[in-house]
Amino acid sequence: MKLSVRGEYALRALIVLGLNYHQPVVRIQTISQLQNIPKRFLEQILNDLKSAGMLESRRGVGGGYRLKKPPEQITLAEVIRHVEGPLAPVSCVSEKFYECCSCPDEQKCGIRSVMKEVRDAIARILTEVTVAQLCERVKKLQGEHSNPLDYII
Amino acid sequence: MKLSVRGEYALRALIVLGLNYHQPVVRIQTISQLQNIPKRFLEQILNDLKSAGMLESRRGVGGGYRLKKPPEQITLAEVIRHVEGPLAPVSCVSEKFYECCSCPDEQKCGIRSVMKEVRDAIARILTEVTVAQLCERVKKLQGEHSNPLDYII
DNA sequence: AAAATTCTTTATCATTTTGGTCGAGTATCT
DNA sequence: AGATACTCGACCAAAATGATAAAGAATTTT
Repeated sequence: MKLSVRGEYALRALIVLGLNYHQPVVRIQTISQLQNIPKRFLEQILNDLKSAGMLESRRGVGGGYRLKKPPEQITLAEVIRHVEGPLAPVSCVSEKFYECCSCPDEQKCGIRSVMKEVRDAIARILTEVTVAQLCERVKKLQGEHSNPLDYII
Repeated sequence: MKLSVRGEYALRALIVLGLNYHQPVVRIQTISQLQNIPKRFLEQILNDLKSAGMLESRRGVGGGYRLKKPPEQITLAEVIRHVEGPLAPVSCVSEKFYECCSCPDEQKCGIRSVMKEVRDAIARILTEVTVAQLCERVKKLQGEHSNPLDYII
């Protein structure tokens, strides 16, 4: 029932980009340093998010990444679905990545009915929380004292 | 966010054992056939559940497995925790398998706060559903017609 | 135009996890 | 004794995970 570090890195990167949505762009290296993510690995992830339409980028001096949509319009569910796949614990109850399973009869499967509830609970939370809200939580948790994530080094 | 087949097999086996709780024991082979699980693989899983104190067994002719506790007292959460590990999507919000993560400051981590909600939602469902309830769901879903899982072949 | 910067693309790779098989052994019943 | 059925440990192939690397393409600065 785990999120891989890849998914976690994606979310952490989006927090930085969300907090800096007023900036033109943020460089990979900046995100890498702020969030302590291997740069080369982060490149892949950001590129992946770009191909999903969540980010846009500019090359060369003064280049970097930024959110393509406002942070209010990016849900954690869509991020996680894109980098990790189904939210559901078993794909026979997945809405977006349905696959039938090996059980004798899916319609009569007790596990399926429980896992459907689990999936719905997960999906409910993750589709309601946006990158903007995640950023708000970060700001609130960081309170009054210096907010290193809010400034480009 | 996936349950591995190992976890699913464990639950499917427990359903068979729950439905046959009135029987002295059920053989591995029977479970294997009913649930279409590779026998040798199932051996490992059942042994694992036994070492967790959920099952007991008898060897030799007339041997097999049975639930050690009544099905009402076995929650899906404990089963999944034992065969899969933490219910939480990230282990820094796990109650039973806590591990600190690589983020700069855990107390100020926005992801953590969301994932805690997800964990709680998952845990709430899985600790409330018991093997007995899972069996009830199966019986209900199977309705009036022949109930192959209820009888040892 | 050249140089520096920064993203892009594709390949590669070590390690771990997953899903499973196998064989020899031990307990139990007939 | 023989058949049955769980037990224990080793082993294995394939896939996923978590990266690293190199060559390239675009953009800005000098």
